[in-house]
Amino acid sequence: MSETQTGSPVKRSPRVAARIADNRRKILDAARVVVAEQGFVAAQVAIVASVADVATGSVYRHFPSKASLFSEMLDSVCTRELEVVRAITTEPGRSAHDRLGDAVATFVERALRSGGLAYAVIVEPIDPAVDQVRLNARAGLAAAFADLINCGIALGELAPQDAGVRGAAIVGAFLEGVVAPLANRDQAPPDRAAIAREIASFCQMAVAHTSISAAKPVAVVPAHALKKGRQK
Amino acid sequence: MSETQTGSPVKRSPRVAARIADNRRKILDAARVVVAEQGFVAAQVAIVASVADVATGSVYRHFPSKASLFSEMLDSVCTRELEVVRAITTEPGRSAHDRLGDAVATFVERALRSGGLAYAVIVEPIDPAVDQVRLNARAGLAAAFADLINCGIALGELAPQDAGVRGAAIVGAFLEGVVAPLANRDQAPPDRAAIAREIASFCQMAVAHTSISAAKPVAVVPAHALKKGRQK
DNA sequence: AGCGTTAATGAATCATGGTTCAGTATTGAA
DNA sequence: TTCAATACTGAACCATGATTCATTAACGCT
Repeated sequence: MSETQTGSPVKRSPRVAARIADNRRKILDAARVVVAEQGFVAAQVAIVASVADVATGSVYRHFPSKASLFSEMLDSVCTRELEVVRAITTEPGRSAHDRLGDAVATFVERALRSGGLAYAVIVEPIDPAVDQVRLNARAGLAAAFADLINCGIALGELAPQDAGVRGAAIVGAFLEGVVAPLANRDQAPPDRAAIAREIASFCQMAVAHTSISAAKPVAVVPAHALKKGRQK
Repeated sequence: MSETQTGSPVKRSPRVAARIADNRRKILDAARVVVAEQGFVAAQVAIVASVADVATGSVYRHFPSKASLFSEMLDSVCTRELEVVRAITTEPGRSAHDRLGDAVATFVERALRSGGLAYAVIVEPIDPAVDQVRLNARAGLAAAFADLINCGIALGELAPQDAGVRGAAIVGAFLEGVVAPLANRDQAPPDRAAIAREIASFCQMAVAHTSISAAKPVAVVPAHALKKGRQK
């Protein structure tokens, strides 16, 4: 309770705070750059520190652990993309069909352009703790598309369907669509726009009004009816 | 050059070979069981060995490294599933539409039934060396569906489309469809058949004859046109 | 300038878990 | 039964890379 007479020689930091914040950002940026260029395999604390031009130990002044550093980095990347997607899927005055196509195509274009980062973020193996962020991000994307589908259904624009499942399927479809071209980095960089269009069309058709055959329910072949198939 | 007089007292193994082979299988099985029950996080050599009822060191009599053990295990699991899928997608005398639906639904059902194993195999982080197997498996599945799509196109049954991209998208769609329900293992186990049907229908529609609107090409929103979006 | 406080440094420490290997048990033939 | 060869064992070894911490530098104030 009693105030210390000494009058706290240095309560806090006027511009020191800026330097600290700056270092923190430098570290986060370095983490992103390292992952984008070398992948998560090379993402060692010491390497990130050296890229950020700070000492190894300094990293721990800003982040309690390696996992938390990369979690935050990953989260910020994913959050930004989710915002971009949400901005499109909720744009008023447009058909669900169009918004779906734009959102998917935009995501794919951006991801393909980002190169290594998208690949690492989407599929590269990481620490399970960090992986949780990835899972959440996927769930967030799936929710965004589920909402969009529900909106389309409500407007009578899309056929009734399980929006949750199809939202997830859409996310899987375009993520895999992004990863596949990125996986073989040897080939000539494929036409981004063409791929984006193709995947967007894929997703649009997948939730469209079922004016085609799809009426006949799909027959599920039980595993034991197959030659070799022996599940479990 | 000179043959040793001793005449090799024990050239090889009559039934010892059987025991060896048996141990090898036990180890592979144990690896699968451990991964299915605890995930790749818990997949330590010592644990697998103890589950297989052999000493830690014995594992290295059969596999040169941990990575090779898990690669082989993963490969055998994936290969089996790919065979099941291929068997359906190449079944003669059926429409591409039906084969696609069956293949997807069957895969999803089997995966959902397998529980933890499918989850681990599809998304859990692993050693990059092992991860390669996963990548190959995905590529194999994508190729199977691409072939099927091309077949459908040739028969005039499906609209012309980029079979490579859409094959990959199909794989992504149903893998994500499988993972999403498996991710939150707390919920009541969802209706496998319903999910399988939904995802199968999703994939069928996504490659169907574009009798709907899809004619109007999708507009791609450039990143810079977005509020905050700043790619890179 | 001198002093107390906080930030930064990076070499040393520690934990984890894969891999090895000296010792033991098993095998099959003589 | 004995012997040589091979398989099996599991505790010790080692490599990797995250984390710590004693030391030093920078800061703000009087």
